[in-house]
Amino acid sequence: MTSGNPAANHPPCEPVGFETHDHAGCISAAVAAAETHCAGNGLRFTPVRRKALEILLQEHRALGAYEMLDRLRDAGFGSQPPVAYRALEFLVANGFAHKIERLNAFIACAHPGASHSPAFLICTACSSVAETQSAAARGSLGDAARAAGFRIERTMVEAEGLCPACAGKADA
Amino acid sequence: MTSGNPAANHPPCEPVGFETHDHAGCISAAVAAAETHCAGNGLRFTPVRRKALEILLQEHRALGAYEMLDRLRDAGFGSQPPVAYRALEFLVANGFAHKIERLNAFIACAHPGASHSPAFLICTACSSVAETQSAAARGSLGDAARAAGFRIERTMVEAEGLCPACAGKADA
DNA sequence: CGGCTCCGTGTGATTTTATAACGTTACAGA
DNA sequence: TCTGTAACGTTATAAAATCACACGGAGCCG
Repeated sequence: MTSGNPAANHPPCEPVGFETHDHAGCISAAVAAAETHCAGNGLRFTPVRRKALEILLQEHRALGAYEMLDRLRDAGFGSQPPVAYRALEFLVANGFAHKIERLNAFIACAHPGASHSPAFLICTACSSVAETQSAAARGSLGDAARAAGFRIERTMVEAEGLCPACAGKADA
Repeated sequence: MTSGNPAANHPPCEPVGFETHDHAGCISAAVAAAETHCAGNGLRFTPVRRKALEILLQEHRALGAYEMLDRLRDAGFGSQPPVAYRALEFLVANGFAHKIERLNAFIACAHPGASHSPAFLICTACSSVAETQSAAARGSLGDAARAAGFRIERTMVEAEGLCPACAGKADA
């Protein structure tokens, strides 16, 4: 019910990690994928929502809701917090973005359309965030939950540490 | 450097899950363990900190910082936010409590002194929280991090879903 | 077309969560 | 005892999130 098979063709940027990649292509492909997904699922990919997604992709980092709001205002949209929160809520609800709880911030999804049990690597030095996969709910966590009679619906995994660049500096 | 082997003897309450258990014993044992740990590590287990821990244990649920503040004020301590935040920061830093990022709330550690890669099961219906273990960093997440050159220092795992009680109601 | 409803948007106001800054007190070690 | 540091209490402020309400456009039905 939630998705037919919309954005299964995902952008040509390298999916995981801290490497650089083809940014312009990454953005336009992700936006197109979102558009297709919305069209196919009766969702309205409105200007604010599109712009919010573009901003997240453009920045390519975790953005606070108020940073998002600033940028949306600059782009001519409303200037009150709900504008940003609503757009972000839509993006998160539909898998185009994720919320990083630890940072109270949002980041574009790096694997749009993919199966999705995302995990995040957060650098404590430079605040960069990388998205990766984690089968948390299928490992020991799933076992523990089952043993406790708990029915897992969603799992959040966020690891803090040092990204390659910052780890290098720290060692030097 | 961080711990000799202080609170390795942990309280006689059942460690995981949503079952009931011996509460009074649980509390006094956990407080005693914290006291021992602090004494052995040059940490000051001051009245506010002790009271904050007692409150968390007493409530046996995730408590917001301002709820904690209310109770500390009732107990005769300061009445401004930093009072609660500082006590909670101490408890978290020393492993006596954990922050549930998803709820912006704090809960007493259910395995004081144990090895500690905690994970949490959060009921979306009743907001109860259970602590369990997760070897997240040693599974696929660890592999991905290593591949990316990321050095994990801490991992946060929080699963949302339905606790046994609420799942039962939902099915009925 | 006209009227209806739903959903999304814009705005003002407020609530909730968290930190900054500063003076005072209490404690441990020289 | 003296001295440095850590903890505490307070005022003030910042940051994050939500509430409530009005307006307007898209789709639907007659």
